[in-house]
Amino acid sequence: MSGTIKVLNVAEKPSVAKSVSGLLSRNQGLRVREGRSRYNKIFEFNYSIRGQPCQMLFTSVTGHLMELEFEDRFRKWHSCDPGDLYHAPVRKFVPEDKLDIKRTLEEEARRCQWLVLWLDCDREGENIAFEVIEVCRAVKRNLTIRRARFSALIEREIHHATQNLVDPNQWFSDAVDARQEIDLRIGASFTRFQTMLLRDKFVIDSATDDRNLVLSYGPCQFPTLGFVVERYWEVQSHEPEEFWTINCSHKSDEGVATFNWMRGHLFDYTCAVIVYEMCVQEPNATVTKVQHQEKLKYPPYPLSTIELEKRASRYFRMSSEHTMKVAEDLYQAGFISYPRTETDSFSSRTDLHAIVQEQQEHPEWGSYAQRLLDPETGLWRNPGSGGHDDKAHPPIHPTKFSAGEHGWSQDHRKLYELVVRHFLACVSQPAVGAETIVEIDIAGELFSASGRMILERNYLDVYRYESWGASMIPTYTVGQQFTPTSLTLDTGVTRPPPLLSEADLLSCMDKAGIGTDATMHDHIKKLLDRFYATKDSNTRFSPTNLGEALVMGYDDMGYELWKPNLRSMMEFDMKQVSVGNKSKDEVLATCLQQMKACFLDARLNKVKLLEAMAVFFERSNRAVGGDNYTAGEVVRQCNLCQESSMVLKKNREGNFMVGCSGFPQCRNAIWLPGSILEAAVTSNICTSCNPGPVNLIQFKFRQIEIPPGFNANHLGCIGGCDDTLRQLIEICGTGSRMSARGRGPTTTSSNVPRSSNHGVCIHCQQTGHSSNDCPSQFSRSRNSRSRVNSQNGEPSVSCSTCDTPCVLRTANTENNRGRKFYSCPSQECNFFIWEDDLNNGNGRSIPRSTANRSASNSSRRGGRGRVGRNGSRAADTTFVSATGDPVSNRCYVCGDPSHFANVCPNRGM
DNA sequence: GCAAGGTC
Repeated sequence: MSGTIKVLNVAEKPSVAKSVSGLLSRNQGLRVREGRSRYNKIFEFNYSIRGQPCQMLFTSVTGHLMELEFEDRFRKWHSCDPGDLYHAPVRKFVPEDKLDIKRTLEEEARRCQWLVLWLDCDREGENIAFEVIEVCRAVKRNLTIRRARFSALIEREIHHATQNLVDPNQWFSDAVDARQEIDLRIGASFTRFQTMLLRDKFVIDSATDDRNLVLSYGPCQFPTLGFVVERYWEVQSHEPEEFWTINCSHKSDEGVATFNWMRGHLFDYTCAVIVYEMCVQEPNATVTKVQHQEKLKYPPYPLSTIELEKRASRYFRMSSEHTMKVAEDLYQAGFISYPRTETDSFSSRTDLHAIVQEQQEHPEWGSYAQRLLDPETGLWRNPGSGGHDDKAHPPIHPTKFSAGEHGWSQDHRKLYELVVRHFLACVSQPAVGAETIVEIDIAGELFSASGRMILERNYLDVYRYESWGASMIPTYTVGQQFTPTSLTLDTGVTRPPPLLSEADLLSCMDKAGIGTDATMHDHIKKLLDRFYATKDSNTRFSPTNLGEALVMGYDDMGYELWKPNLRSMMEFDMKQVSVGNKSKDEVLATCLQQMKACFLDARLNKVKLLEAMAVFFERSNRAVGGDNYTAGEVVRQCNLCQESSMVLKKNREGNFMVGCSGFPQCRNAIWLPGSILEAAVTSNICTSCNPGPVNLIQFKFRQIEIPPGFNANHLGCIGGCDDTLRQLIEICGTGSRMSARGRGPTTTSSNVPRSSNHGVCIHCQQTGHSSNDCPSQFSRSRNSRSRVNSQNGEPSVSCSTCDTPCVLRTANTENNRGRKFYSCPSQECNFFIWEDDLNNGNGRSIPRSTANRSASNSSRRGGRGRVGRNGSRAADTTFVSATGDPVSNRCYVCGDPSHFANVCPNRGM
């Protein structure tokens, strides 16, 4: 056709390509052919856009076409310091399983003059649109690119969108680019860090093979875990409190009314008894109020994904993940509408009657559908609006009648039934009830009773998952008096809140904006897959030891990395990008800078994570990589094999080395002095060693094992430039050689009492005390006196601080080579004395550094107001002993301890 | 082996 242009149209999913093609072509002259991907067909038809004849080619992608990843040299876990992942280069690429879609787009784009994007009209859709643009433009630079904006797959809407094409929105896409990059960098850095830090140090029994265990961190999965842990702590810290309440009943010819005390309950037994005795002394009841009112119980809003998941969990105990799988099946087979939607209100253009009409033949709910369509019943009501609209999909509703298909599982049947009944309920009148509330006065105390009569069931007839109880009470009139049939003082005990159910968890996530309707169930499943949480048969979640330890560790650092605030802040920034208030680069720079600082700080405080893990798990003796060393942080790229990284490692005896992570293929190793107590890779880079970067290591030496004149704290480099480190290796030997000589770990302290009741201290790896009491964590004042003993003619020196016999050693420094000195073997003492100074009492001790001491727990904890693991109760309530003895005798009206409530002057005011 | 987001 002369003047006809070819237009390539691309939708986000095959179903939309099919629907839009059908609507635009009105199924006239619609042809379909295969693309390179088996799922993404190509539809062809003729159409006219604003008078321009077009040959339309309509195909689709399947969600995102591209992935974001680090460049290859950063992808191996040991290839770099996880802290580097905040600035490591990333690239966007089409993964292997999407290459066939990419080829289809390239082939079709070459033949076309226009590209029209029909991706979903949300931020992710806009980003996918730009992915499609990138692929198509690469093969055809002069493509005219237009965007179709539509909010429902309805004929009029689609025609309107086609005739009113707009430009794609770069801001929307930028917001997603920023989100992707932030998620990747945060997720990968924290995941690598905590996995490498913890996995091999503890026996994590939840996993069958904990060598492959990944302790992932993600900005969505961790807050989800946080919800579970927080509720669990709330339950654990609950202390039951006994309370008292007064119940009253009245039986007449018409039936029984149960009156509830309008004070609810009291925690103070004395007060309750006083009030009760007053009532018993004057038990005559006077009716003070009789109120009749009509009550409506409304049907639910149209069904969104989250509501579907919550209701399937509540009604059928189906997991959200399984619900989505079944819903996807039903959608693919055409029985229900698109199942991933936030929308909970129907467009006024939706033909709701037509949907009901389809269901008229069903043996169970067909007659209800008929009643709905009969105007005389008055049952129809236009559905309410839940106030959410994702502008892309309608609420979930039935799209095809079925009385049950062959091959459907019970769950398919149940879910289809739920979707249909929910839809029918939405377009129904609310249930109507008549409620009566009666209030009485006994000795000045008020009690109330209520009864309900169901007048019209309406939607409840079809929505059998909900009920509305009816209860009858006798007729009362104001002023009527009677004597109660019973008046009792009853006791009860407060109970903790229940563990979070799956529906609760979804609500928490929804409220805090964690995940999307399409991903929330994934985050919940991830908690189970990662062994962070378990779900009981009642769909209630508890954290595992692992999950609780991780949250506890970060919590003890004082970070809210496990709370939803981080995600909320990110979402806020993304919103700013999407409306053009901030640029993508600006948000990326700020957010990543903050997160990197947080990451580095968390790594400095890693002892908190280790401590929290030690609460739940045994220390592991496992060797890593066959070299008996526990892998740690990356120091530099291996200069031997050029492939892997040189990693700081520590063995069971506490000796350090820097070895190639490619061991045993690459055996490059630098053995470090045996006198190292602690070593940690820092983010500081050596300015002189090449090839760089070489990260500096913060060493802490055991003072007694290094000669005088050397500082116990040393920021060193293993790249070859560090003379101090080289001297100490020469003087003290390396950990490997010391071990070979059969030297026991020098951390053994003869003056620290050992007890089998303790585990191994996190700080010093010793038994006999907990990490809280670890002497290595506290500085002490020291004197500089020593005691010299003589035994068997041999001089012996005792430490001035702990009285432990000192060890005679030989210095090997340039200035003091061969000079003998005594030093205390205890790591908590830094005492040493030159042998030739023994007689003049020149013993010295060098003050320990306190730089590495972590901040006080208590100050942080107090400031955060956490629902504590330590237990808490309201300050204004009073405990009553198990025998019921009151512990408070203040007036409950005014609080005055000088009188009881029955004589309180303020009573009745 | 890491995230979260699309989707088959």
